[in-house]
Amino acid sequence: MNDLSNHEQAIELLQELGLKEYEAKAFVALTRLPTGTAKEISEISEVPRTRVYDAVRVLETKGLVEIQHANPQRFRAVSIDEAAETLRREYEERTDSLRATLRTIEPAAPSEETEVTHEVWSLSGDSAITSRTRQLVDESGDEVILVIGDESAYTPKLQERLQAAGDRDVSVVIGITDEPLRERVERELPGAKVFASGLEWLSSSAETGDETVIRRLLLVDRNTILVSSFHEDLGIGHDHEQAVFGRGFDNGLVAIVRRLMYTGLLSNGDA
Amino acid sequence: MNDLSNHEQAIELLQELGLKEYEAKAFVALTRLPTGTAKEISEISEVPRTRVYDAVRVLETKGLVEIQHANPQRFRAVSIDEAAETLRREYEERTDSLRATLRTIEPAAPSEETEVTHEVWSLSGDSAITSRTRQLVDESGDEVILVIGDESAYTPKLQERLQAAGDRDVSVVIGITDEPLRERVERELPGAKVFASGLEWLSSSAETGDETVIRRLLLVDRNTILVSSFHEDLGIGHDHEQAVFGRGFDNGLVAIVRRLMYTGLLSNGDA
DNA sequence: ATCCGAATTAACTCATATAATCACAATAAG
DNA sequence: CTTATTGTGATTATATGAGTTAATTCGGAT
Repeated sequence: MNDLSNHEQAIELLQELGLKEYEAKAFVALTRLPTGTAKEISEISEVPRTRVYDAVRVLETKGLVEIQHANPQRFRAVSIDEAAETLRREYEERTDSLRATLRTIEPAAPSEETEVTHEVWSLSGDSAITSRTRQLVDESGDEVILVIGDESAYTPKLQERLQAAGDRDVSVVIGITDEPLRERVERELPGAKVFASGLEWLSSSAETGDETVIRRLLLVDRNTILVSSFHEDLGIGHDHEQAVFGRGFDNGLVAIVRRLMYTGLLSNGDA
Repeated sequence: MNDLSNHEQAIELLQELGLKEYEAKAFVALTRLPTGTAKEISEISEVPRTRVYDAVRVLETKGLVEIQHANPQRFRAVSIDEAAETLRREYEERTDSLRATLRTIEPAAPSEETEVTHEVWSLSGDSAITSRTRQLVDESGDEVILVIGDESAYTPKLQERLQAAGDRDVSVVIGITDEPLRERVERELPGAKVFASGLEWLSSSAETGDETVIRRLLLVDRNTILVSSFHEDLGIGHDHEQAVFGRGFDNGLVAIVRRLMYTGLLSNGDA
């Protein structure tokens, strides 16, 4: 169940990379052979022999397979690194084009003004959330309060932004329960106040069977918050990370978080 | 037909990057608005209003859109760079996993020996062909004859490999019709013989309406050849590049190329 | 030359996924 | 309370891909 599941995994990956099922299966089969005929491929993959030809021809046009026109035809997969590199480049080119193309059309149709003091947005994915976090820190005017619930959320880039905020006289306050991380942050961000107590409510309450981990909690200028969390289910990867990001002093969500944050601070003897 | 075709281009790109039609259209629409409701999106894209919700929800889980849960719901696209970066990373991770996974399964089923003296393989795509070219140069034992039909085929890496071949006493002969390129190669590869005449047959014969351009022509040890060509159709990009690669001294194809190459050489007073 | 079997191509059927439409429930505004 | 708008769910149609079968080609043996 191990080697097999690796095959399946490879096949799935290839499909996610845009190949059809037969193409993916045929490619994996070819990867296991120095060279193969349609028959051989059909035998070790689950591709009907008569369809191996289509599949392989497509693979050839994608630069993943070479074809020997003989009788019977023989096929050969390019090396693993070559294949991966070919696919990677293909997508890199696409994302680059996308960037360029989107830039040319950004101008939008005008719509009425939407003056909102109360905003609550939800977003997901580590990347999007990290990016929004940075932006909020950069925009801060006089105070940033950040609770870091997971070591991986404290990146060098974030440290840099926090440092910069501190340098322009924004008060930076950081809450961390994890002891070793706390010490590290204290060392790396001398200008910031780091506190630990008063955050008991943060830890995932095992009593309630709650597997949700709060990863970051940010309050900027008492006005804007960002809360992100993920479930402790599937292994590593903060892909599943979900976040809510809200604006407006009188926003209920913001008010609650403000309360919690200041409670934590107070119990620490600060604020 | 310009701005419109840009939209369409962006939509197509997004679909190639794995989004569904509605998702792609909705995203492009959102890109043009600072913020948008389902109705607005539906109006400027061609997505039925009732389907905007699904599409946007998917986009949100992919980290491309943020959702404001209000009434009416408002949606906002992340910045262009963020979107492109998010997608790029996604595919990078996949190609990396693929590489790793394929490595674990390479061991193949044993098949009978296939000792072939006559091989002819076809392959396509600049990347695959470039890679095979390098490999052949690296494997050369005593002679490399290379005709470069297009400046872009002469890369620093190739130069390096040719240099290395020369250093291990392989005779390196290079044919180039393009005058400026010829001089450059002579300068950069002092150990190689560079010739120009006798290659008239190479130029695409406009008489026959033949738009095919020979990009590279390689003969290694009088035994192995590689011929690559592309059509002068769609703008730039050697994506369409097609190649044939053959082995075996008595291989007909190899023989023909050998004849051509030596003719070129002879008329130059060498060989 | 003719026949036979394997190799290859092409065509068709079926299942699934996605696009497109519709009907209805929830909500807010008048 | 009424009505227009927003959002959800179910339904139909269409396109795409998987799976199958038949027809063609090709090489070798009779």
